[in-house]
Amino acid sequence: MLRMSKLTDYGTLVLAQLAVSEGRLASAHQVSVDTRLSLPTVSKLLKSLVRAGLAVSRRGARGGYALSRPAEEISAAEILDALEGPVAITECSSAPGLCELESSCRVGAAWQRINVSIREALGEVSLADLQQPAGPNMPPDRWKHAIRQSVNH
Amino acid sequence: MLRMSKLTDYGTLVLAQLAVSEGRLASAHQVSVDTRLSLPTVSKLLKSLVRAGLAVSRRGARGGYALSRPAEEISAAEILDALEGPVAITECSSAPGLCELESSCRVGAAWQRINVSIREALGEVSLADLQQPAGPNMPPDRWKHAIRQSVNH
DNA sequence: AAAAATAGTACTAAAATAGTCCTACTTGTC
DNA sequence: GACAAGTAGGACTATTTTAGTACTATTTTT
Repeated sequence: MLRMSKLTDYGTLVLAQLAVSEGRLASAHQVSVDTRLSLPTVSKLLKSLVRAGLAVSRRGARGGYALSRPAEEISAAEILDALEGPVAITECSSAPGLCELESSCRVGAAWQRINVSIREALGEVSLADLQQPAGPNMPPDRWKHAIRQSVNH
Repeated sequence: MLRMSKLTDYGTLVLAQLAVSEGRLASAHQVSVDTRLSLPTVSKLLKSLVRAGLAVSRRGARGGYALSRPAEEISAAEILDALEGPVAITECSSAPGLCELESSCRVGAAWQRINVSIREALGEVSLADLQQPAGPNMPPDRWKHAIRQSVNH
């Protein structure tokens, strides 16, 4: 139903990999090998992530990438924003005036509210949470709780 | 970020219109006029909605469409399922074996859990809720509460 | 100076989406 | 029984988005 793009999915893998090699810089090539994603794709993603402020880079020989902050402080919402842009759930809601039905249309506002709730919920889920291996006890109580808190704010 | 297709957005408008003319049958043409969407598009949407069980139809002269149930009993999740199919948030998760990274990839499961939570939350939001006009007091406490309940189940 | 890396951008190909049209079937009305 | 008003279903086309790649410039270390 609500879908995110492949690139965003890959981007999460890339970030997760950076999280694993914390401290050290990892080259795009290294990340490519570790994630088994193609180098051009990894490279493209890393550039976007740097621009979005989720990763930092160092150029030149022995350069590479690292997370800009601890994995606990990077939220799922930020990852989506970085890789998909702050797109709204419906087209209408991205800018006023686009939709001729605006005045007569009542459903737009509601979808938008839902969107906000989902975003807030995702804001409480961290990269560290995303990395946790699956198991019978998933999801961790911690983020279940976080989502509830958020939607309720 | 998480986006639904235009068609789904339109579909909500169409359903909302059917809700307004409760009881009576509304022809595709009438719905098209009322929503200002093109007839072929409205027609296509109505067919999908009937197939999904959200609307009922009557053929022939004086035929038309109506909701299959009261608006209160049609959930946002059902609308999305009807018009976008039960697509998962990531491609990997739609079927096992598709993703070669499956064993090494830890993030998939987490996104999937998030997807489930969102779906459950949307299951508690009804078409009637979607129709409520926007205002300073939005969202209605009722569905805020509903979302919270759901994510927490 | 050379090598190893990132930065930025432009381009191409593939896939998903949106939108339209056509033909068949059904039902009510004259 | 014929005709008109409808829906059913599917096929098709155009458009847009997404994915993926390639190329050139810049930076830094050795």
